Amino acid sequence: MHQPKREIEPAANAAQPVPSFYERVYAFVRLVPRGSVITYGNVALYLGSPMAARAVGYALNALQPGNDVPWWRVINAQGAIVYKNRGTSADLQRALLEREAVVFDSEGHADLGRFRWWPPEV
DNA sequence: AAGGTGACTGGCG
DNA sequence: TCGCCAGCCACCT
Repeated sequence: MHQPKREIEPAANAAQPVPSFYERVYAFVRLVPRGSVITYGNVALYLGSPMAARAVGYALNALQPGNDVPWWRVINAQGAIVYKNRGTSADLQRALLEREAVVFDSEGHADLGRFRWWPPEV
């Protein structure tokens, strides 16, 4: 009516700022249980933007060391760890997953049918 | 404010 | 099967 747009703009000192796409990615990834994996595409799907898989990877790339997000549980749709432009973090990712009993075959693929996690139904 | 970038994907040759 | 391409998105200059 008199207010065409009701922006949810957090005050500078707001206790709960509006979560950005990044924050929503992190919040979702925190739900993935130990020993399971999820794909970039699935994260995007559950965030309401099925085509934003790329942006999910972008978000994980922005994580700072010391975060509490289990980023290593996110792999690609082929069940493989993405090595492109990542230095040694990709090797670390594989090590962390194997430590959680996730198995990779000789071609570096994990069996999604076996390790993929799906969020509980609403 | 428009264009560039990238831890993605699915389709096609 | 494998590699290449264009499409798609959120962020950053």
